[in-house]
Amino acid sequence: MQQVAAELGVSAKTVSNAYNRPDQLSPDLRERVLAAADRLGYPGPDPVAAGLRRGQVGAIGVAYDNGLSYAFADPVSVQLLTGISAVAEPAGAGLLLIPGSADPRRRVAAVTGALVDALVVSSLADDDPLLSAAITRRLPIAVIDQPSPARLAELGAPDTSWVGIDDRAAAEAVCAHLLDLGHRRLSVVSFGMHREPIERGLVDEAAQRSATYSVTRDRLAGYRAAAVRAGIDWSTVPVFHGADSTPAEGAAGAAAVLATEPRPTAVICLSDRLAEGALQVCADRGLAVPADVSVVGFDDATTAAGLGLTTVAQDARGKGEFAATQLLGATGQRPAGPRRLATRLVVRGSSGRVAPEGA
Amino acid sequence: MQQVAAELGVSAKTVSNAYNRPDQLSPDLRERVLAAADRLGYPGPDPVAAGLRRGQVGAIGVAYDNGLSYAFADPVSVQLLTGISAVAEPAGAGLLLIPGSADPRRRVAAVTGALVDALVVSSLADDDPLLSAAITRRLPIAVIDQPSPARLAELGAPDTSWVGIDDRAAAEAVCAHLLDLGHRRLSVVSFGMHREPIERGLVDEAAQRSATYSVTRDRLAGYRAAAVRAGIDWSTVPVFHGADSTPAEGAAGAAAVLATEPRPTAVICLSDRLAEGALQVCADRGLAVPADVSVVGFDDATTAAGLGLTTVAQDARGKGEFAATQLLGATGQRPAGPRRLATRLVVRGSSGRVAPEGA
DNA sequence: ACCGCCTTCTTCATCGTTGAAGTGCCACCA
DNA sequence: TGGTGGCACTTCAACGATGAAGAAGGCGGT
Repeated sequence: MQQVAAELGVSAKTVSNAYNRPDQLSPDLRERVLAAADRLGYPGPDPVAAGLRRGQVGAIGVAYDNGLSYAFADPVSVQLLTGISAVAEPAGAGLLLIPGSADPRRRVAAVTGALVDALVVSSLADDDPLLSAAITRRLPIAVIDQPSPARLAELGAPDTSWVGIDDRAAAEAVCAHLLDLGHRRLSVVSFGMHREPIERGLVDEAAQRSATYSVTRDRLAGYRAAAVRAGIDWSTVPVFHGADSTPAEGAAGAAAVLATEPRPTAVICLSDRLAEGALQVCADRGLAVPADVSVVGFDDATTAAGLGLTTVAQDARGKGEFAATQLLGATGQRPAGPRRLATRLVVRGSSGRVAPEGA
Repeated sequence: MQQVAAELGVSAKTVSNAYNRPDQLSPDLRERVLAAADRLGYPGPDPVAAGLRRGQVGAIGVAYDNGLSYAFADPVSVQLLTGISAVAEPAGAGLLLIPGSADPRRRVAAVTGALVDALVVSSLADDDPLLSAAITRRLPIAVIDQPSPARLAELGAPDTSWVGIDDRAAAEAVCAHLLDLGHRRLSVVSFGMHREPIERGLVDEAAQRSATYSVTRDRLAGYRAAAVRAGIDWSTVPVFHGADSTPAEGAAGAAAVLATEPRPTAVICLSDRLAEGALQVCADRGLAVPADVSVVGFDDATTAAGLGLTTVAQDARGKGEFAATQLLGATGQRPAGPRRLATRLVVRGSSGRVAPEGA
């Protein structure tokens, strides 16, 4: 820029104005500046330097518990991103997808070093260092789903808004639905309970309660509450715990719980992707759904209707929109209190009355 | 940072080192620096300033023809993003999704102002000012699909790599497949031909040839070449042109071409999403596929197998990976020449032999 | 003829950091 | 005792831009 200015014998500020404030200089001079820039191969004002000087960069960061590849594979997180971008894009804000990593230090470094004006963080475990790193940056933050508002309060993060759902109540509802249909032998297929990958397999109640992913913890608590209220001994309910929310894990989980005796008549999955795998396993083994086994999911992902899956609908896109709105409107405003979006039980063909002979 | 340094009576550089070069100072002092930072509420080195000084920011920009919401809705572009992130993420690079806009000036401004080290641009029309804006920035650029290498050469962009497929050959192949099945009355449902939205409807050959989206142009040319070679008068083939690649446009297009007389026995769609809409229209009208009408798509999107759609498989993820690899490895290297990935005709149930009575 | 005002451009300081090169000190070895 | 080397830290000078405030010149009003 200095060079362009020198070439024409004008000040650097004038060159700057030629790009950013066309009304601040004569059209003629502006033309000459632009021509000189072109001639000298000046690529225009450097956005990084401008960002430094202006104190903002026009981008929102998105930090996700899992890696980016996972984020794109899961329809629900794609909806989240859709919601965020639906708000950010018209405002002219970019979306910086922050790279994940198995190594916590790299995760933290990525958040610490991201050139953004605000952060959306989504689905973190209670003890994820990524969150404290985000808070340390003193940027506006919007949390989606996890960690819970309670945990945020503990960390004392003032500029933080939160949006999610009442996972526990929603889980209770879907479990109550199965109980209404006469199911007594339940089983659960869960996704991750902790950041650190753990041996997959069946887990007892103590482990369930100690999950550091609050969504996992709350949903399990919801299923349990409904079951216990119906007089079911929860310790007899096999709860499988997989690494993440993929059809593959769902299949593994369904295989595990269906192998227990007496065989469960219902498989409750913590997500539709898990349920997808569970349905596959049922199909593979010749178990009729819902005649032999009912399967329910969670999320009402785009795939759920096609699978005929009974599930809990939640507005993932709405979460993203809310989070982004908080951050973009946030200039100076106090963040609103925790916002819980509505959920709705969606009954489809994958859940049915328990077979009479089975009772 | 100055403040933290002053507080401890050390130099600013030492504070910087405490964060970035722990080996450059005694652990003891480092602790004290970090403690003082915490005490004073210093959020750590500002990534923007560091980016300015270092000359790089650790992010790749992604500019897409359509808006972000569209990018997330289309399975093919999600695969593209998956591919890019599969390479960028392990390298610790973020992905900045650059906001689109109907207003070309805003689109250009978004690209000009993006804080990135390199750019992936995808699916732009030949005359999109966004591309020249990107080139002006003199960053490494990787183009996916459009504009064509020929157009890039015209624009004289040296640091530009390109990846795509041979759209024309692939289109010929799928059309030849239909001709082999005995189809003589073809029809085509296309997505956008120009940046500016145009009246949807049937378009003649001159319009087809003048499409400024090279992918559209090439695919149409491919279908046409195969048809003409088989002795079909292309002017009798209804070619519908919609705004974008959505099931809704596909449905509108299929409705339009199926209303022409004599009714086509085959609907060639330029994408699987269009084909999805076309299949829906057939179902709605009681037309059996493929007995009454054959429908073919393009892309082999994740949805194609479920729909039983005959289509052209292309490796969208591979395109993303290639583009990202070029940019990350690119430090100093000449970009490789244009890279065309392989395609493959995938025959499924949606295409079949033309009904004997119809001939 | 003088004043004030607008337009157009300039000056100055500053955003917050980090590479490169430099200083001072101590230890170790011959 | 002098030389060599390494550690721990400092100094200096950018990186490239822009907000705020200021200075020339022209112009209309009284």
